[in-house]
Amino acid sequence: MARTTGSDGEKTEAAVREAAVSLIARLGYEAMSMRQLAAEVGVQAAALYRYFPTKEDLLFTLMREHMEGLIEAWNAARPVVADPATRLAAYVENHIAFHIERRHSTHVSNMELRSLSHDRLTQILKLRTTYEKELRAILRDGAEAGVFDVEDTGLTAMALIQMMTGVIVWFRPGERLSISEVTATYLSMTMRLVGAKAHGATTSYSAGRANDAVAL
Amino acid sequence: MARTTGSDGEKTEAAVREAAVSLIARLGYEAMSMRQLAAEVGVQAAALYRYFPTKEDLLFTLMREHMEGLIEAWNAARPVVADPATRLAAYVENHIAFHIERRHSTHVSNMELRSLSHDRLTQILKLRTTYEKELRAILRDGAEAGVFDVEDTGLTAMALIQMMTGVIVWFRPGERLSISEVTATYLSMTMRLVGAKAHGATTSYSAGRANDAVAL
DNA sequence: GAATTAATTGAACGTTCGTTTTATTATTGC
DNA sequence: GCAATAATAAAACGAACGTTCAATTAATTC
Repeated sequence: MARTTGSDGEKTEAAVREAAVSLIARLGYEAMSMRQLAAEVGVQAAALYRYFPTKEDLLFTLMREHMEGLIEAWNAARPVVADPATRLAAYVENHIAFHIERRHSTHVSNMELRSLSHDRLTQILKLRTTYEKELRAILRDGAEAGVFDVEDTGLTAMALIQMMTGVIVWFRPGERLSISEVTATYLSMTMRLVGAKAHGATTSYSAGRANDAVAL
Repeated sequence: MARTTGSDGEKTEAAVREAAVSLIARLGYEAMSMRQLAAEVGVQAAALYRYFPTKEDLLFTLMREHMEGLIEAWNAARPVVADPATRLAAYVENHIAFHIERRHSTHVSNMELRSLSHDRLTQILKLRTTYEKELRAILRDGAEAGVFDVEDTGLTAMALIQMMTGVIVWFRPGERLSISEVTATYLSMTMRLVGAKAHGATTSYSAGRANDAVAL
């Protein structure tokens, strides 16, 4: 056999990306074989090489686009001029929304870094640093303005990002908590963690919810 | 060739465990080959099968012992009777100390869960839940006693654990911050996050440090 | 010091891996 | 409708994988 009826390069490539993100997130990059991926797409393994020259190229493409998407989402969501607390709230909301929406590619981008070549790892880490610097700047501004109580900007930024990203480990849509409930709780935890002085909009985010256990 | 002079089963097994933790943490379980591990130990691949019947048995053993060690460490460190804030402080200190000390095995236990069979995954998750329940109990007690301000016990516990465990991602001993400085900062962030009412020993943990960027 | 047991090697097994090559068919442009 | 191009299948490549087995030597036991 050869070219199949109705075959379309763009559609196949999109299907490959989608299946790859899902498979790598579930099985891990090393554990996923190209034949497995091809089967998921409904194509022979050789066909994958028309779109991605190597398996690692595929991984790198998925990761780069994830990171670029994250930065773009923040650039679209960031307040132009605002006080640090409002900016921090926007950062938290954007971060959680993006990561819940793109759970699988987040998993891939966070877990499979060690499968990249040195050069490509550097590129991804550069994008990650770009994104994280935004949070550090907010924390620094808030600390300097005296509206945050932050001991160590860098450490606090890392702690917050780990905390927020961790949401994808246990959160499942449609279970006990809605996205907005989770976001609200993380927002109030964040504001307390950075010692935000309660003034106006900031405190309104901490809409209460009852104590309860979280599903694993 | 056959048995080598000075060969000792106990020593070889210990060397295998040590090398395996290090290699799996660096390369990932799937990416590490048994031949690579054997070479690191200075032995042929076949010799490994005297100690671990399969590669997955090796992984499971490393993970189980890590989790059991974590629970044992907490049982040894936990205050018998104490107020929630003191218990929480002990939990945070034990968690960070243990995870910094056992970075590699923490990495393995957190990242390679998907390589376990269903049964073994269940066993590891059970140990994990046992450990996490301790934190939830502390938070619940604190909330009920009115010394913590926690919206959602389960969610807060997950957030705290993610935040604290994340320390192994960026912390390197001997760099900018000492272990005790990191612990102190995380402790004060934790206390603020749970809204601990400042009384006595609790606040003394937040010894100040200057703002600065954290090295990646 | 002979018999037993412990520890390891070296070679091999069948499988699967990522990838390449070649041929073949569908689609597109004129 | 014919040439050019796009998209795929089928088969094969060598390499690497986890694992097994038989042989061999060191250490221990009596």
